Amino acid sequence: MPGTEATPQVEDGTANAPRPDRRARRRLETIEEILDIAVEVMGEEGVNGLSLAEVARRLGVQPPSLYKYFPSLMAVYDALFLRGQLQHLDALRDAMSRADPGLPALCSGLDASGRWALEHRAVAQLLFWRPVPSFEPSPEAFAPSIEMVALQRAALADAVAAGQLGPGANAEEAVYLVSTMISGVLTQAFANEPGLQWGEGRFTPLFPKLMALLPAAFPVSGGPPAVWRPAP
Amino acid sequence: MPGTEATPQVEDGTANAPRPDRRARRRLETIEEILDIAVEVMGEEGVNGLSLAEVARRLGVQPPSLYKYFPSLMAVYDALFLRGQLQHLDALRDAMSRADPGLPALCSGLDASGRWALEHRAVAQLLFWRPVPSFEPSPEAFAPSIEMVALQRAALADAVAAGQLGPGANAEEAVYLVSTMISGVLTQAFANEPGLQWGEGRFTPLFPKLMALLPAAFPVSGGPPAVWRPAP
DNA sequence: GTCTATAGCCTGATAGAC
DNA sequence: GTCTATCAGGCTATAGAC
Repeated sequence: MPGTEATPQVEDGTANAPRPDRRARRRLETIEEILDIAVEVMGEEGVNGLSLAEVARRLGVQPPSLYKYFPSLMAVYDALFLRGQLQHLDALRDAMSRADPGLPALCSGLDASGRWALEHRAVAQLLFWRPVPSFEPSPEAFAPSIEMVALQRAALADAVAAGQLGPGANAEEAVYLVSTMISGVLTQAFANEPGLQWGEGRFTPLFPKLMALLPAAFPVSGGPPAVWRPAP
Repeated sequence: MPGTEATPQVEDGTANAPRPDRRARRRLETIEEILDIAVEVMGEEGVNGLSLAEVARRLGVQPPSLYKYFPSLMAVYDALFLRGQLQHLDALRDAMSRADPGLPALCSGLDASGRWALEHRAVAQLLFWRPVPSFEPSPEAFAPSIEMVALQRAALADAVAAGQLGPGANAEEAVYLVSTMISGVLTQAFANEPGLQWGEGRFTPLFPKLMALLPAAFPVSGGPPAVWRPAP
């Protein structure tokens, strides 16, 4: 918040003491740089392969210096988690707002979600695959994902209201079904097609086909959909 | 193969030198024990958390002793991968053979596959999620997965022949669609519902519903199914 | 096949000078 | 906020005695 300090100062601040907010900004830039490098390391060594020593090496500082910015390795993971959630939420919301409400918004949003995940593989795995057993995201870092679910649920409700999907899509289950579909596509792409973009390969092109199954999963004309039942 | 040795010996073998095949059997038992402990460790520390030192500790030997059985940590991963593939293939094949050919066999097989994965989470992740970047399975360890795909493809072909699915299910794509569905269910269950069994929770009960969508994905009465098309 | 001993690497984290 | 130095521990893997 500018103007908090009582002593005004010129903008390029060549005074003896740097303006406090300038120092703070510089600090934030360093933090962002640390996180960027951490993402880079995770991409090469795997999400678990992140080490502060490697980050320090690439940043050109000694490992202890990083502890001025993050109190522990887990705090770095948490910051990565939060930043990733916010970025992903932005991508989802933006794509949803550009499409018609209801099913189109849902499909566009998930399409953007999948695209984001493939462009940020390491972070996406940290967010949705939980590959670091000793890391549990803090409630603050986890919060955006609640908003994400709410957006999808609202889009499903719009689709029901618009007659694009049957009333079954209002159930809790519908959100889980949709997230399971996108999750399957991304898992297969990650595991079997490293390096390919969204829309390429054997798996991500399946996403539109899966979305096209939603009306069959939640038929408009009443009556429960058929379910295959496993033998006991 | 018994009888290979020229010198016959009593079965409980208290002679000076143990029978060679007895020694070999004992060695195989030790190898199995090492792999069992490795699975246990992965379950607690994550797939990446496997370390030979920890295995040795639990086995009650010193770490160097393990190198008499496996030349490296990656060789242990590879043995785990192969054993897991074979176990999983057995579960799949067995369940398929107990159901009617075609769609029932496919659904039963995948049901058993999912059940196996949830009962062997750590190994399943090693097989299908590839969480250890530095580990690439050997061709021999990977071979059973080719058989697995062949089984599923054959069941889909049977389903088409029986009129349960349309001809689209004969395409390569159909196997990928099915594997994507099961993969999504398992990913969500692993990440969000540790400790739950197959059939419990929010995600694994979705599997029958997903299978029930296959006839909609590959309709019998010709004509391409609708596809949602992302905006450019 | 088991052990001791050890090389040679890595890590996270802290203390304290500047 | 940076550094040096260091602790305390982990790991894979090898050499060589028994």
